[in-house]
Amino acid sequence: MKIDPRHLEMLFAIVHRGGLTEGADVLGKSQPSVSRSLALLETRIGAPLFEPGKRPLKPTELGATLAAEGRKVFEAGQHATGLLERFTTGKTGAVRVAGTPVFLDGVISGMIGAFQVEHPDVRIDQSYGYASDLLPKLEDGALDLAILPMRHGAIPDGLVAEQILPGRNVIACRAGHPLVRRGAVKLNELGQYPWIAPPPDSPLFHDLRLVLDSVGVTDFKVSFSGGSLSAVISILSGSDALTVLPFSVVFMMRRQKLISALPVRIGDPDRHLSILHNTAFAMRPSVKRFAAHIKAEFQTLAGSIMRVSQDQVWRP
Amino acid sequence: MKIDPRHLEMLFAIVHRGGLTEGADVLGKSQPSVSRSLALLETRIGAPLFEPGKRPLKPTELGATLAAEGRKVFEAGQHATGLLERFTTGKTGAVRVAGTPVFLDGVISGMIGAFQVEHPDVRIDQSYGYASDLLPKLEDGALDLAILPMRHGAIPDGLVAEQILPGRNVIACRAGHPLVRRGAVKLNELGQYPWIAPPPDSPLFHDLRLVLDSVGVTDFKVSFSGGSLSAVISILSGSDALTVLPFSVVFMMRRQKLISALPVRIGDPDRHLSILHNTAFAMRPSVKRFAAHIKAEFQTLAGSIMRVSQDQVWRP
DNA sequence: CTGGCTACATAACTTGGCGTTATGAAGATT
DNA sequence: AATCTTCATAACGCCAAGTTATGTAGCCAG
Repeated sequence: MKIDPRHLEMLFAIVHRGGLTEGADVLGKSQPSVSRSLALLETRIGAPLFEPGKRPLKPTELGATLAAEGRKVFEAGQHATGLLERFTTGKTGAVRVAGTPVFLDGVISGMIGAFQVEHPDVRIDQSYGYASDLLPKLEDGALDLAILPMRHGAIPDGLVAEQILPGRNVIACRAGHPLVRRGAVKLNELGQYPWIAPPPDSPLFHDLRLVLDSVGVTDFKVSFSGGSLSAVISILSGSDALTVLPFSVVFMMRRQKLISALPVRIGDPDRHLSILHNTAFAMRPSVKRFAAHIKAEFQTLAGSIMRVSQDQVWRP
Repeated sequence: MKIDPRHLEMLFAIVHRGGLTEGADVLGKSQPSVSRSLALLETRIGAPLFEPGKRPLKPTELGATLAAEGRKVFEAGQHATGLLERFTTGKTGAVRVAGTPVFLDGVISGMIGAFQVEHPDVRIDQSYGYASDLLPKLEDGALDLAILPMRHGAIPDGLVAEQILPGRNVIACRAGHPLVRRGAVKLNELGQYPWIAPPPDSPLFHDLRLVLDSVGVTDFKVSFSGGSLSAVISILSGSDALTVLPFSVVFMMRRQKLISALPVRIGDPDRHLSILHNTAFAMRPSVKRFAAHIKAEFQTLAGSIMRVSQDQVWRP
């Protein structure tokens, strides 16, 4: 005979609390409801679960045995509601986030670390990619969030993008690079140094081309290409090579004093760093929390950049 | 938020079996029912439990987590139905049985032992008492069964008694008692030997008085009184004392060759050994099984007695 | 690519059980 | 014996889960 797990749970509550009335308000029900359900259960199984005509209520052997099973049901329910609560408040769950390698490694990884400290049970599934890869993934729900430099007009239908940092690139070089020491840099000098190029399909590569075009450098040496941010940084810091990097990335690394930005104003890119998600899929609480965290971090980052930018060293 | 344990169970079934249809027939329900319940649960908790638009069905992280709790509910339910099945078939439970010390120790204890071998999970709560104690206990449900020598007319309302052995007493003595050797025993010789008296409130004491009256012995020596059966037996076997015992008790001990019955016909008591229970309380399955066992054992015992009684030695 | 198969979703309807409040009865307590 | 507490019963509304019938969408084969 199949027993309704709710009945087991109810039986446990009654036995545990020693009475129908107490059991009822543990379960958040009225006493008559519990009384009738109990009576129904007893007739259904054809045996009394409590000694009849006794007060305080005392379970029969069968009643006590089944109540023990009821405890398991009750505890499973408790556990489940706990898990659900943690999930709905975003304290647990998973976030699938992707973005361009340079921003992810240079800026966002630190923010993810801070988030993980606060939310150790939220799993971050991070991956790398550019808009061409990531937008389809967002569209079919394979990804929760993408963090990409986007043009405002280039947002596909169904996706929504929030700008989290204005696009601004700088020419990066090692700290103590010959071009940094001098007050002004002549644009034609830039062509004399080797350049490190980002992967050809990356927005940064596009930006790099624009920069070099704008300063009239058409012929430049590419000494290194396609590496990760950390590779770029180590090449950069060990040579006189130049490259284009988001200002925010150079800014985040200012403490290490490995790299610096040339005091040259270059055209700002028309792409602005944005966080994207698909409106067709409701953001899970954990995703919401994560997104909020990232936005807040960028807010403070933008503030820091503003403040420090007043400084001479950082004004290009 | 409170989750219905049935929903957890259902979720487990679906995840475990990998589909709504399979899950549904595990639960013994139709597929649409499960589908709708699942949809209800998902809207209730506000998050998908399965990846949408995927086949084969794949649970989300939350779905899998909650399904794990569902497994506990499911298993508790399985366990409970198993316990219930064992209970309803009488393979487990308790039996509260009481009776007169002499019958219980002399005849029934062996039967209980045999029952326990077959039903190790049935707990036998055995106690001693006479009708005056036990009938009230039966009446208020403190006892499931009583095994007592009863007059047919003396059954209280609400109780029902089934005779399991006709009343028949013998005069017991040690094996090799001087009175046994001779073919006939003169009644007046009986007064010469010391007598062991059962407790004064016991039916056997009453029978003893009747016997002695019937053989014209009005003045008799009581050498021992009030002991348990084993005490009576050990006194009896170590002396020439006499006492009145149920024939069945002497019969059961025939193998030990400690005691014997005098070849004297004494009046049969008007009480017959009966098994009593209260019709107001439905017999639990375990009690039913036990009662059936006892009745069957007495049936074979009565048969054995009949057969052996043809024998010279046992014909009084 | 286009059927066809299979499995899930939806619709429409019925019903059983659980929720409520009001009130009666029975044990326990003094 | 009176009272208080607690459980049982009654009457009624309603939700959820059950049913069958049918639509629709993934997945696979030809």
